[in-house]
Amino acid sequence: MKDNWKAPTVIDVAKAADVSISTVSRVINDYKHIRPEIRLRVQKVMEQLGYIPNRQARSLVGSRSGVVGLMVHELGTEYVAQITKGIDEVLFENDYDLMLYTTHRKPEKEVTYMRSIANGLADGLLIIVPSVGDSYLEPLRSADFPHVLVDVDTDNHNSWSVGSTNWQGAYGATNYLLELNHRRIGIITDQEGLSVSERRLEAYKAALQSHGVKFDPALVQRDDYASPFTGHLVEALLSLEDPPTAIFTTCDAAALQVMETLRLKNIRVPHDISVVGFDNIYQASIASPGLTTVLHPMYSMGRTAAEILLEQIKKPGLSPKHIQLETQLIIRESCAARLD
Amino acid sequence: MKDNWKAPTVIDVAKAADVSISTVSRVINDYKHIRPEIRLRVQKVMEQLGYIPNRQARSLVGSRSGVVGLMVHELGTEYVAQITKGIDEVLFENDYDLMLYTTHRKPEKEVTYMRSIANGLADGLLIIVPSVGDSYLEPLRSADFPHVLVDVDTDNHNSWSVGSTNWQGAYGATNYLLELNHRRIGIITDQEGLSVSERRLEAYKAALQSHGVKFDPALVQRDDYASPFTGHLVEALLSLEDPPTAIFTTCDAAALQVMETLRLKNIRVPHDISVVGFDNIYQASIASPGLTTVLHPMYSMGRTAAEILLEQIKKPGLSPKHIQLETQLIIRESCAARLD
DNA sequence: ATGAAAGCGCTAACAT
DNA sequence: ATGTTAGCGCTTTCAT
Repeated sequence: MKDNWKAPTVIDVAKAADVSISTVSRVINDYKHIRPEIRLRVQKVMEQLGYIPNRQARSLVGSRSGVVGLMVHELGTEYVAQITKGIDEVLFENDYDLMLYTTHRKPEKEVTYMRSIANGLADGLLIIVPSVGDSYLEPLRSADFPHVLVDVDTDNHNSWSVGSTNWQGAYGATNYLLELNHRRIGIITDQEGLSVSERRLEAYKAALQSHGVKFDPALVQRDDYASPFTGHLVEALLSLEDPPTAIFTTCDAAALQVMETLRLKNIRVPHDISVVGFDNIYQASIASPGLTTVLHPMYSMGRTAAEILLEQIKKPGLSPKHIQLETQLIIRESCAARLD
Repeated sequence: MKDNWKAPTVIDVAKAADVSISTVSRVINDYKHIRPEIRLRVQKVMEQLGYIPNRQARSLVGSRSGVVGLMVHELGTEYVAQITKGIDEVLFENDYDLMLYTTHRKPEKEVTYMRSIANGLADGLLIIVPSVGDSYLEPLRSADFPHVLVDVDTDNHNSWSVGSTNWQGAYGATNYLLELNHRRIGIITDQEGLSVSERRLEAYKAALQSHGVKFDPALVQRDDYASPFTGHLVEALLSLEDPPTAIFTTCDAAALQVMETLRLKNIRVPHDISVVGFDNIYQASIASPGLTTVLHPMYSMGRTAAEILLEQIKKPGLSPKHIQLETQLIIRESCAARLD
């Protein structure tokens, strides 16, 4: 790469403004005790020269890098996209750049990345990974490196995290179905061990119990929401001797598939069977019938996570908290009352 | 951030391996003329110490930063997600990191970013922006900074770019409709001035002409695909004195909306009206009826763009080319023959 | 309030 | 084939 125009440095600015480079640095970093006239002069010169601080140099000396890392398990879902959007906006507002890292990568690389990040490559790390191992987090924690977990539902972590009221959301959804007189409610949920899914399943059970309905393990089907594929699960549910009259699918993308499967089988929603989802992605609203679902505040979680992270970067040492955002039942047309 | 464990540097490695730091540097950078035993020894020490090269330091001295920038106009669409996925994979395979930059930002910031990027913050830049102004690109070009435009359809640029055969795709789609005996074919397309959309509109006209059908400007509706909202456009089309029997919507997200609008009006697809989309996003396949559309190779474009960029970084000075990937008509159930 | 100088981790001449 | 050294652009003591 030929470089005809060399970017101006602090030295160039210092010369042009007839001050020392330390003064320039102070102006850049908003140091208080500078003669206003000097500050102004330097700023004007920076403007004229088109001076832009070199991020690499800054972070090399151990100051802020102006970069935040984002670790994601998968690109391409609306779920991730919405969270990312929230994050991106906050970062923009605060003049931070985003470094994206996907975990389809090999485990050894993961560790390398964590180290690079904690090493000044970034000032903080946001993590959207359904099941973050503590081994991952350990390096970050022991270095007191600012990081926040997005969309987890547990606060026994020694890390900051933001999530949503999964329990209340799932309880509300199940309850809604129960009040519609459904008694056999199938549930399709994610792999075991994910805090978020476990919480939803618990709430489902609790709601059943509150209505005196006995929990039937046969009504529980597990999917892998990393790549939802619910066809056979619906089959399994339908082929029970006492099949469900409603299916609660704890993920809209999967719920939409469930609706499609039912449609292909000429089973009408909501006439023959009711369906409830979780997330409230855009497609849920334009599906036909509109999918009744639980609003999962993905965008807000993204924003909140970023805000918390920036807060941490500013004042390190705050003790970790888990922040919960509200979920909300969105009623559309995919559910009907069961007639006796 | 307290830092109990300081990351090892070249100096630490040099000491432990009893060589000079230049030797260590040479090992890191795969320099040829090193005694194999020494190389091995150094590598072993790096392993033991958990040494990771500091990116900031590297790029500061003007060597590769190991980072590629990605400039995107909007997050959150499957279109962008698919392209990004392709990019991310190639970058991963080649050990590059991704820096994300969205252009909802203020224009002045845009320039700053371009400068930072071209200044060593990254080794190259990928651009997914439907309408990139030449003024943007000028700084990159004059600095001979590696960059490639993703999904543009014009090669009069002085930049590398990858796109797809929009013309052929749109021609094929229109032709398909014509052979189904449709003569009044509405087209909903993006804002004027976007190379991609213009090409599709041209092809639409060409196909009509090849079948001896006169082009009617009243059948052309413009949307803004940044946030598709087609309801009123469909209305406009339907209220023509001689309304279309088919609608070609050059974007699946918009086409899906068109289908929904028609459904709400109790107009059956494809019985009453045929619909064709463009992109072949996932939702097109599970929609009901399945949306006939033109496959737009988003993922492949992402991959190709990243590959080209890396190529450029490796051997600078290659003269810019425009690379075209194939589109393909995907026939599903949203179209039917018009009966006389 | 401002300047001088050291040094962050690394690479690239320039020796040898 | 390997070592020495000078910076890259910036922040940060330490002086003054």
